[in-house]
Amino acid sequence: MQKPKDQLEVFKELLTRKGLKYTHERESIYEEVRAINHHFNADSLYERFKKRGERIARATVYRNLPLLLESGVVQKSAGNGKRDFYERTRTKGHHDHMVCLGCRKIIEFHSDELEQIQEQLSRKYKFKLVFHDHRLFGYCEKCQS
Amino acid sequence: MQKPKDQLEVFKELLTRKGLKYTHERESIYEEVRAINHHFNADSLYERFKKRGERIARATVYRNLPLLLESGVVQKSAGNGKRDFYERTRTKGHHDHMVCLGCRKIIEFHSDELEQIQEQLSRKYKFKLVFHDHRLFGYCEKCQS
DNA sequence: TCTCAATTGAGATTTAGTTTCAATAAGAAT
DNA sequence: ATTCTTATTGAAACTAAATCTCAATTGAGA
Ligand SMILES: [Mn+2]
Ligand SMILES: [Mn+2]
Ligand SMILES: [Zn+2]
Ligand SMILES: [Zn+2]
Repeated sequence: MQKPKDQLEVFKELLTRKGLKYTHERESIYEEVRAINHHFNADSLYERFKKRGERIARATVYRNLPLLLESGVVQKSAGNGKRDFYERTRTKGHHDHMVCLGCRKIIEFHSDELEQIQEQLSRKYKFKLVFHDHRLFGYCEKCQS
Repeated sequence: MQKPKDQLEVFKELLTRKGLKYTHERESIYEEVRAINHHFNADSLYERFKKRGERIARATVYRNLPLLLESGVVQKSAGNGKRDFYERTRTKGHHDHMVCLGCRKIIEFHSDELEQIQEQLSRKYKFKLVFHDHRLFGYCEKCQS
C-alpha cells in the first residue's frame, strides 16, 4: 500500500528532469491552479493574481502552464473561444468536451473505453502519450431545431 | 443501391440550409481544397490562388474554411504550429493525429472503434456530432531517449 | 428585371501568445 | 557561507493568426 505520489511531487520531478527550477512564481501558480474548480485560461489565471495584488507577470503565467500540463496537474479543457483552456486534473476526473457550434455550450463527457483505446494506439505507434485534446463539435439538443 | 451524395451537394445543402449563397469564390475554394492531397492551412491555401493569379481575398479563404469543415468536405488536421490545419476528407479516409512534443512530428492514426464510441457518446448526450478534433500529444519513438 | 440580404476585397484591428533583454534568483559547487 | 552558473522573471515590444469594417458588388428568389 503506497501513498499515491502527490501532484506537487510529479511537478517537481518534471522540473528536475528538465533542469528547471522550482521558483516562488511556480509555487504560486501551482497552488492557484489547484484551487480553481472550473475551466480557465492563461489570462483569467493571471487576473486572479493581479486582483489580489500578487505580482506575477502575464508572461510567467503563459510560460508555466505548459509545464503544469505536461506534468498532469492541469489538463486541456475547452472554452467558448479558441484560446487554450485548462482545468485542474481530478476536479471531476479526466474528461473531454463536446462544443456546440450554435450556442458554444460545453458538454463534458468521459469514457474509459475511449481512454484505453488511446493507450493502445499509442503503444502500437511507440508513442509516449502525455496528454490529449479531444473535442467533438456539433449541435446540442437545444440548437437542433 | 443509391448513388452516394457527392461532397459538392452536401456543401451546397449546408449553404442553403444556412441561407448562404454559392459564389464563384466558394466554388474556387471548394475545388482547390479537393485538389490538395496533404495538410494545409488558410494561408497556404490563399497562397495557391495568389501564385496562380486568381484573386481571392485572404479573408474570404478564412471565412469559408469553417463552412467546408462543417459540411465535411475538409476535416481538422494537425500541423507543426498551433494554427488551424485542415485536410481534405477521404484523401486517406478520416484519421486523427499524434503530435510529438519533441520534434513536432505528426503521426496519423485511425480507429473505427474510437469513431464508433464517439458516435455512441454523442447519441447519449443528444449531441449532433459534426466533426471532431482529436490529437494526442507526447513523444515519438526517436524523442524518447 | 427588381430587390435585398449575403458576400467580397483590402486593409485595419484584435486577440492570444511569444520574444527580448537586463536584472534577479535558484541551487549546485566550493 | 560564498561563489558561480544558468534558469527565470517582469515589462513591454512584438508576432502571428484570425477577425472585423465598410463600401461596392453579386447571387438568387420574387
Ligand atoms: Mn471540463
Ligand atoms: Mn492527416
Ligand atoms: Zn447549443
Ligand atoms: Zn519526436
